[in-house]
Amino acid sequence: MGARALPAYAGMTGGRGSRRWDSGRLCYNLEAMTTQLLQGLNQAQREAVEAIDGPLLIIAGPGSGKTRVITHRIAYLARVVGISPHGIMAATFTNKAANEMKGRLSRLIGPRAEGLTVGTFHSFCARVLRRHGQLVGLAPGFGIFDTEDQMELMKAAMEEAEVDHKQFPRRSLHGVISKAKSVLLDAQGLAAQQGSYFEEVAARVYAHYEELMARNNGVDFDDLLLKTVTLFRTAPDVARWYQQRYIHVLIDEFQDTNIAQYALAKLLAEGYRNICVVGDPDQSIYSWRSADIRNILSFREDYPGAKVVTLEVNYRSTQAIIDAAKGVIAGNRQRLAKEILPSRGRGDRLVVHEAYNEEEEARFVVRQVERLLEDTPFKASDCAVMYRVNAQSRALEEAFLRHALPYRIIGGTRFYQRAEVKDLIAYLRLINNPDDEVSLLRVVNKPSRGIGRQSLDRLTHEARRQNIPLSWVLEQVRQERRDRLPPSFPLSPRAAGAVAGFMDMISGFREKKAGLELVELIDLLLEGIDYLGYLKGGADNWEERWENVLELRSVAGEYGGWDPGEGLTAFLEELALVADVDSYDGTTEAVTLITLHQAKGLEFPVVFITGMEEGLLPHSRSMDSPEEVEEERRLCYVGITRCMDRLFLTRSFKRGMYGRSLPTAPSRFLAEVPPRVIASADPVADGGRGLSSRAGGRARRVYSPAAAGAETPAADEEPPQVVFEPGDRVRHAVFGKGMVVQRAGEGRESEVTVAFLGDAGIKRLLVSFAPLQKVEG
DNA sequence: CAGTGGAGGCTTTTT
DNA sequence: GCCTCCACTG
Repeated sequence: MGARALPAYAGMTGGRGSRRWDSGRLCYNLEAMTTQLLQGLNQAQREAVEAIDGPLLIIAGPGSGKTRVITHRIAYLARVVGISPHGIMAATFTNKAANEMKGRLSRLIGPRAEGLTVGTFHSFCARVLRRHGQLVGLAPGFGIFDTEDQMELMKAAMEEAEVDHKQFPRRSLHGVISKAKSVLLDAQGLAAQQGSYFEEVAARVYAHYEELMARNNGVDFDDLLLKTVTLFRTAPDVARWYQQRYIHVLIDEFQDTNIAQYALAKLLAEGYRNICVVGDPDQSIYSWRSADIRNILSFREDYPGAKVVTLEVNYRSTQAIIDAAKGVIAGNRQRLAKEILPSRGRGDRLVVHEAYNEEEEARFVVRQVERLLEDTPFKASDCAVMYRVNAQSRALEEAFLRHALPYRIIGGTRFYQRAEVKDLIAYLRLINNPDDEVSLLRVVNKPSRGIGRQSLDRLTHEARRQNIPLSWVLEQVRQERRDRLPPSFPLSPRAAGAVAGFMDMISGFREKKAGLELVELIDLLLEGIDYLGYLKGGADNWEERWENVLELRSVAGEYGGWDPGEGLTAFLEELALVADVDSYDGTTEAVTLITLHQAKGLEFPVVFITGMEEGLLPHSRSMDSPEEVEEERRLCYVGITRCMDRLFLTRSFKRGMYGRSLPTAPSRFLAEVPPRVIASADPVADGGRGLSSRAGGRARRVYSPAAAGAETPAADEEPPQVVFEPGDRVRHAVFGKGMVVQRAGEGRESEVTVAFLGDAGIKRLLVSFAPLQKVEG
């Protein structure tokens, strides 16, 4: 990334043309090595690299060369201080960040980088639990349950706890459980808390949920952390082994860690107390996932003598962009002021565009990209379009398609969540983990085998009666066959035959898997269940679905080198823990469409932030809590600070939600951008429709009150009674063009709330007095 | 047992 | 407006 980096920055990253690692020449020359690693670092960065003894807190502002500091610090530890890479652990926020770090480190220290432990907390925990999971009640081959599976278990847990799913949405209940786990509370712990009635109910469900999870031999994301902490606390010898191994522990994106993650890091660092955490409180955007900014405070309490280094120089963005970011973040009250020192030129001012609807907003983005590609050296891959919610990507995608501009979407409808992909994964999981009832129930009648709901209900009932896992009951059916089953067995002979056949097939796969490559197993499976035939008989887009299946198959192909049995486990683990951002490589020549959350840690020369509206950014769900609004503001700050050179902020007058299209008001964050860094707003740039269709060439002047006034009919002493409705486009003699957001009262007595395009913002006007008229859309 | 149709929910953000 | 869940019919 950063194809158009400025010279200063190119020097900083040492990216292009930087010399390659050369063991022969450098490894015996310590001085040269030291120089190489510290070269080009500023004073604070150098301090952060060289502070190798004891706890260290690095506060790293956006674009301050944080990644470079971390990698150089690790390289310094390994090559200058002489710490074995085997003794260094670094936790990152995403797998992608981990891979990137590994890549940079192998350039810095060569093949020894292989010895480093670099990964997300979740993947680290998964690995630990694969080794020692038995100590916390996990059988080998335990599965990692994704959100969808978790919801299935919640459904069952709520039934068992006799909790009404209409009164208590399972997502919210699960949220409470997840939150409890993130602060290391088990079901009893949650129940013991003097919480709300809702939490009381959640605690009851929690107990059943855990029981079900255990019966399935599964863990959810929170369990990975919780169980690893439990393991370290209950098996001191295991903990000690890791504590002695890790001489240095490093945590990136510390502001987005939760209590469990911090507890884990603390445990790991207990041996040497060399713990280095890197973060920026202003970029904390995951509190909804239980990230806890208090970790930074705890760190200073837990390690009183900790050295603190602050990285303040921004090497990424132009001054105009930094000014905008500072203006926005200054709106937060709960915040420690921090400098951001610009190091680049003033740069172009930002463009604020206000469109009439999503389609036009998208069209504006596409047009601007096209223009940049024509008139500037920027490439498509230099551009990113960011938004608050995934749903916003749709209009954008359509516009990109229509204009044949290449784009790549990060996230959205996730590949691994497609039904056909999940079906196949469920089969593989069931083969790998016989206790996985969620997967069993998903595939037992897919394709249709005549094992319907009634039969399954009876079998589930039977499992409960005998108090054994469902899979054992099915196994009984298979072993005994229909003729030898007791007559009391609650299953029709036909269904019993079908169940036996299904179980025969699955156990056949289990026997064969040890001798097969993963891909061979998948092929055998697809053939055995005739999945292609099933797809063809189902939806009309079967070709697309089959492509997805083949795509998954090709991912599995990368596990060719593995020991067959372990390959399957590793494959399933990766599927559970990879995010779609992880696949972003930045080399494809396409514009990136991405949520603001996922954009964290990335940078682009050109950035569009779309949907700058109240209700979207800040999101309506966060608007009644000041803390949450502050998090939204940080999210906006993260978006702005991703940008190196050209920043566009767009909003739309009307926004479709739940199928309805409703008028919107401009985001409060727009008003926090200092006006001096905004270029004259460009509301209906080239060919925008709507207003300009009638206003013609005057479109560019809508922002000038004088011009708008000139367009107002001169002598309208008694205007006919006009009824204004929300959504109507209007023109005001002074404030210019806008849209009615709300109306109170009737006729001439009525008062309307109008959102104006220009600086006027939102105004409440009396219809009888205001020089207001309707404009055709 | 499977397929259809109506009702109701739902959208933050993700490991 | 789209998806999921549930009830009812073939």
